[in-house]
Amino acid sequence: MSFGTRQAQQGARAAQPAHARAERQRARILDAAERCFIERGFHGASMAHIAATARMSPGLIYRYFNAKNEIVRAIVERHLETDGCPAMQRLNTREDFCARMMEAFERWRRRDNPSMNAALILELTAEASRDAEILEIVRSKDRAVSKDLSVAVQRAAREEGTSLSLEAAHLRAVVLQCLFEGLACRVVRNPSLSAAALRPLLDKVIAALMS
Amino acid sequence: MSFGTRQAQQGARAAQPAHARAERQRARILDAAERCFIERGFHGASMAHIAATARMSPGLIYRYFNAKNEIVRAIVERHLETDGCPAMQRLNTREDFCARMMEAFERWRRRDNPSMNAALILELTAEASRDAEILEIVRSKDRAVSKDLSVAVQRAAREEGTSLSLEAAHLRAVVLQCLFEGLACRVVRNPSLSAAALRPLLDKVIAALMS
Amino acid sequence: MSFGTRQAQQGARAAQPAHARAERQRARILDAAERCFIERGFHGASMAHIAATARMSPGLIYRYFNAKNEIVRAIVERHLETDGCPAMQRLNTREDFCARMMEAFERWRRRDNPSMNAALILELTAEASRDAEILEIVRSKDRAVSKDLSVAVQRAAREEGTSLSLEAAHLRAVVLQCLFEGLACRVVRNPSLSAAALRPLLDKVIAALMS
Amino acid sequence: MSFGTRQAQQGARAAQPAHARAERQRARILDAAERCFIERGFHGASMAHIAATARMSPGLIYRYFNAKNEIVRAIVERHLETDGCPAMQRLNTREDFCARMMEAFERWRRRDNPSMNAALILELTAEASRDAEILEIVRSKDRAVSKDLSVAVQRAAREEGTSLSLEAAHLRAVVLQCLFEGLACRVVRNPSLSAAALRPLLDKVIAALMS
DNA sequence: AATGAATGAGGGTTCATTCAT
DNA sequence: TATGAATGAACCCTCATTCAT
Repeated sequence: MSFGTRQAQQGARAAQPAHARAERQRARILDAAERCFIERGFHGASMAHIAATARMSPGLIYRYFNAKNEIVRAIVERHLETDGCPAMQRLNTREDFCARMMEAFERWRRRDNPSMNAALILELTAEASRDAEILEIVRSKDRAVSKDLSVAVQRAAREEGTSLSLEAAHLRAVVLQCLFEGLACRVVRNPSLSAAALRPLLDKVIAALMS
Repeated sequence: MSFGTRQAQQGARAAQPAHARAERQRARILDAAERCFIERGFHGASMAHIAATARMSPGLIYRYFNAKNEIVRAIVERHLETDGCPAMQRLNTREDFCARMMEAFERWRRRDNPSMNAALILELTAEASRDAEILEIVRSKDRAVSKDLSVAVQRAAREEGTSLSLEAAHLRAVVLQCLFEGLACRVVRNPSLSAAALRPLLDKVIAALMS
Repeated sequence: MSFGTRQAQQGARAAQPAHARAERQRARILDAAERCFIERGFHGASMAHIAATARMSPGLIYRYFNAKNEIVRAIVERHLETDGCPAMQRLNTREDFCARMMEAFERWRRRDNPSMNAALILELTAEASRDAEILEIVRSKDRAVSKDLSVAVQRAAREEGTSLSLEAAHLRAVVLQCLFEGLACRVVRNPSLSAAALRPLLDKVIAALMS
Repeated sequence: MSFGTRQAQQGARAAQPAHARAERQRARILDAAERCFIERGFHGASMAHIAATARMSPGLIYRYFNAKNEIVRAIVERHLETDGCPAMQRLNTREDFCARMMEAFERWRRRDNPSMNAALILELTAEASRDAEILEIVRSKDRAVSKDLSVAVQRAAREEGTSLSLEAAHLRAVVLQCLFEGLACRVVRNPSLSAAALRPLLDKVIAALMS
């Protein structure tokens, strides 16, 4: 992710009889792994734990993933917004940006949405600094998000009466991502932080960014 | 830390002959550990690896630390600005804030200053979501930083001709921390990010924050 | 045990297909552990050694026991006569007591019956003075044995024409246990001790005890 | 020991200026070791612990003992009655035997006399079954005790009006040792055992032995 | 004579991975 | 497809022993 995390995900469910089951099993494993990773971190979560959470045997996992590393990478991939970042494309006004951020913030605070977990974002980013393959996944997603986000910023700026070059918009997108990921850090370090109090300030900052 | 990491640290070096050696050994271990943690993460780095990096036997480490956990905590503690956050107290103008951020950003990019490592900040924060003791260390430092940072924001705002209540300043401090930590994320995810291009934008945002 | 060690034990072997294998593995581990403990003592025997003796990998042991301590305790438990001390209940005459003692003595001398090993009794008793949990196991078995042994003493005494209160019988039981455990010490310290020569004397002592 | 433990020990204290200090250091180490062994067993007590108890550095111990094993052996040696077993030679009547046993029993119960510790006797005996050198020490002491004890039994028997061959007396000595060591077991396993209640019974048994 | 820092082998234990079933 | 028993390398940590001082 970056400024936005995945929301749709499946689509296929009872469709193809061929690899349908395999896909479902993979998803089951990834769901379990995600929960475990959030609870204990990539290294702290054991295959046995993941298997138990997925209610299957450890051996079976290896039919769908060659190694624990692959699960980590798949989780990272899945955790980041997939193909095209439709969420970004739906952002049209300054308020949309702010709303989206606050929404993420709230979900992080509640810690109930495994696919939007703040600690996981941090762990994943830290891991990217060590694992080239993960870095590549993260960066490629970031690039995609950044592209759509830049366009969205252009849109929202125009709405505010400002015209931004794509390059200028891109820089703003970077700052927005900073704010977004910074919030993820804050929410972990200070879970009692008030979203309501923060909102007007964020709105002000974003407005400044658009002008 | 958060919005600032330690910079001074030593001072005593060849002073007391008594515990001097012990202190030096502890530092040697922590230095090695820090490098290893950056390279492989808290859990990925083994005591053997740390020992080898510190050029000592694994057993010796246990003369200075009771357990690996203690090293992690010491690293976290050391990595965060200690007692009173003097760096924050030196921030007086809007430009100071911006300069400090860019400076951190550059040091993160260069990756040559182990005590100012972006990935470590992320890992440490992620770990705080799982280890209560680390969370406490992080939060207590954050509280101290936040206090001094709020006052600094008040100062800088007054300089800009704005008067802020302590509460209002505190909220601004939170946003500044978000930007700061968000930059740490960005620098890991996109090491080629240009500081120079970012600076005017950051200045603008901070200005908005102060007004 | 004390005045008597377990003799029956199994019964189920090829019974339940469910936990049958697990039970067999546990037994295999305990058998190996017992041999190792006899050879090297509780602390001198390493898990690796036990695993090698059981012809399995060290890791596998932990599927059946959570820790080495648990094995020690299981060994202690298994080594002591279980539930009700049926052996004691079969003692009816003075000669039975003497016979039982000599039989134990002989088995100790031969050192071929791991479940009746003199050195293990001593080690186990010494360990009980340091490990509260082991002490509890030992004492609870001792209590059970003592109860049945007291009744047996009453029986045997009546056979000799003496009527003993339960309390009086209990004291005699204690002395019998002393003799029994004292023999275990002797057999270790002086393996060449002649059972045949000892027997008449023991008989005489026991007779005095019953009168 | 066996039927009796050492009581005298020193004699030399400020005598020879030559090896006097060395002897005192050895004694200091052995005193500390004994306490540690009682607390934690031969294997559970570490050299560091012994050194700390002796208030010296671990390194210094190795000036007086080549290895931990040697300390164990020295402790075993010291714990057993030295030179001729004078205690045995002072036993003249049936009552003397009983008194001596009860006295040992009481000291064991109090656990305050490090040189008369029941658990240590057991541990030491168990160790003898594994360490040939310790076995030899134990056996040679046992032989010495047994000799003196046999004579003492003859003496006491004559007092009772019975004449015993040395061989017959020797067998009685063995049984007395069994009772003695058996009491050591009992005292560990059941510390609440009443000495007073046991005494008449022991007296009766010993009387039977002498007749 | 004495210290205690330093070593490194080996301890108990975990866990990613494999494999017979 | 699925299990879960089994492996063994590697983990954290301890401790007998050595050695520079």
